Amino acid sequence: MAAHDEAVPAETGGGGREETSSKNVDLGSLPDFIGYALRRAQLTIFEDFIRSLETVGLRPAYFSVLIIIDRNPGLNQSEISAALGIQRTNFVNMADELQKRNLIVRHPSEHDRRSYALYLTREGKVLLDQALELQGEHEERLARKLGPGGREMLLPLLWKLAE
Amino acid sequence: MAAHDEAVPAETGGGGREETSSKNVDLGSLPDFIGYALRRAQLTIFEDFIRSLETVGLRPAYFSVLIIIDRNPGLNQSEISAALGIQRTNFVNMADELQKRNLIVRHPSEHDRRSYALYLTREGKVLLDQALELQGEHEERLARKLGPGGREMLLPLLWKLAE
DNA sequence: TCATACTGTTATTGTCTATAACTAACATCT
DNA sequence: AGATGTTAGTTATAGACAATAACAGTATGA
Repeated sequence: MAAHDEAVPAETGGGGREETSSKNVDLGSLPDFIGYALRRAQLTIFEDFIRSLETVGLRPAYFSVLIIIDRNPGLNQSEISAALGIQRTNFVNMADELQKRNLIVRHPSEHDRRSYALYLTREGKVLLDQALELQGEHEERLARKLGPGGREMLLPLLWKLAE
Repeated sequence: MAAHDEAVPAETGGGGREETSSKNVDLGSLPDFIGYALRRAQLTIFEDFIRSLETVGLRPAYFSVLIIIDRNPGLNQSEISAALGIQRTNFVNMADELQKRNLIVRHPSEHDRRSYALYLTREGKVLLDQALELQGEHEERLARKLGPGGREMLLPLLWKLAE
């Protein structure tokens, strides 16, 4: 109750790395389930991706948004979010943030006064190019993990699953 | 509102074709990125999985927890969450819910008065078996999507990525 | 015994996703 | 033109899920 100050044992610097399943747990048929393997792979990959792009401060979703705007300048928010499978209501915040960081601009559309045409700023274009460079290294790291021909085998299979 | 910065459409090398009312959005190199393909595939699959198992009311994480407990009766919460890559602090709620639904029980451990040994109830075992049946149909649906030999090719690649 | 580490727990925060409802602006159809 | 319906952007809200800090009780090894 009378809480004294904390001792802060924390994570300690030395010693044991965290091995996967050091306890010999039987995962049953879990490793044979595509969904489970996919989820575990995605977690690992996103972790690496986020670390790889943390110098530019772009998380996966924001990175993909910049790519779309770069390749399709002038799209409105609904079109962008539809292309990425994001809900347009959830895209508002992302656009706000990207605009606050001066990476994109919302121009009033010429044909439709309801909508904005989104463009990269010069700053956004520069940052995207840096991000693409880092993503390239990330991608190569993954390809190395997969072994020769692995990536070329994997991608079509994933897109079949994604429909 | 209005932009206070230069717009810089930044036309990239690809043809900036603008068709009114067409959804022909250029995804750029996005489809070649493993992380993006993985994310999209995972979203589609999880959607199908959740729908497939909604009659038993199990979401992916809870399903995997039941499998682990079934194959490893008596594990404590830390061991289970470690095996699944879940943080033990976030596992508390899941165990609470599963217990509230009478699918698992927390028995006080014999060797360690701090921890519980988790077991499936009979009800939990029955529900898990139903879930496994539904998961089987789900899995076969995915395998059909992947074509002959696709699943056998995909799984090892995913586990290489997951480390 | 005592410092240290571990188990389960609560509380909090942040990210991401999903739904409902609202406004302004279009579009259509008679 | 007027009624009606639809779309774009937005807000508010809720839920699932993950990450961090802190703490009490217990275990353990020097």
